[in-house]
Amino acid sequence: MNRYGKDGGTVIELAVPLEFSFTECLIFLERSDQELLHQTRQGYLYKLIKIGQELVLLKIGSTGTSLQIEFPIKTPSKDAQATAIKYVKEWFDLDKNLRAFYETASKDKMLKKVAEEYAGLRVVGIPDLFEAITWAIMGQQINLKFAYTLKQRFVQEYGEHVDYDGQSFWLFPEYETIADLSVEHLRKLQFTTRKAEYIIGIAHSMRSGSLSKNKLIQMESIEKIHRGLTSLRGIGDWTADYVLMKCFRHQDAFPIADVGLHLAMQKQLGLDRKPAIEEIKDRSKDWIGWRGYATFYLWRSLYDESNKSRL
DNA sequence: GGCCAGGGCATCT
DNA sequence: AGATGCCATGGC
Repeated sequence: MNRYGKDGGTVIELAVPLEFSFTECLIFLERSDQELLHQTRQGYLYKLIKIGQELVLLKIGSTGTSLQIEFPIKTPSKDAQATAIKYVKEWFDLDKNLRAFYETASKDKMLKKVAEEYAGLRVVGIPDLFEAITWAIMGQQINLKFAYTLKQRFVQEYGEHVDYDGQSFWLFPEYETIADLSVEHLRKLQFTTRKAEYIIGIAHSMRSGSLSKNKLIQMESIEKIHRGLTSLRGIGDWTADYVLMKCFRHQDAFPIADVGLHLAMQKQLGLDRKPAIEEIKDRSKDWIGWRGYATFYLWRSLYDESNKSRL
């Protein structure tokens, strides 16, 4: 449903499911002050996306029962508006019914508390495959703070941006751009040689067409997508599961070796050390079907406003 | 200064 | 298949 805002710009109302909290999603999105790919201001979320060749700035607000999408710079065509709506739905996983997850969580010792505390939180996605894979590779085996530093440099060096109302809004670099780089270019940004090789290699695979989101989506099972991803250099089980969760919206994706998951379980269970893989397998048996959501909620339990600065 | 961080790979059994 | 060693780089 469209109407016109005070300034004459188009406002799109987007109905949201019952189990959705824009506020909770915003808290997640505000977890790093180094983030360039979206911004929040006065309860509104701003994000630049590319639709065809057009750069479109989205301003997203919430009434509680619906989301309102505006286009501060320029209202795009009807087709582009539809694409933007699709993007927002995918970003916040709005087509998913979380009732079964909350049902599962309510009966689970570890999940009960976090599910209640962060009710309405959804797995905030990364719809772009190149971004999802590259961001995961950047985050391999380093602390998140430094991962964000790498991303910040990468985006500022190779991404497009537009300036509006005193702020800059950035796009994640495109694989076409990165495919032309050599390892030395990324080494300058403090990427390790290995990560530089992985990321440029992924960009090559995407430019050649051998790797694409469409190709993977069309595979007949999650397991095949997983194998398709891990067949690429630089993508192991953890990265594949992360990408399945954030890009392919697989609600059961389970990066079981994830250090953040281990820390969160340690915290929730009050253990004096991180749980072993076998213990994690055992304790997560009842989550099957929703292990991706369980993981995301547990990750959420690791940070809050007070410790944002020392992520 | 040492341990750790949202792992992956090569190379063994 | 599963275990082990190695790789890099900054945070704290």
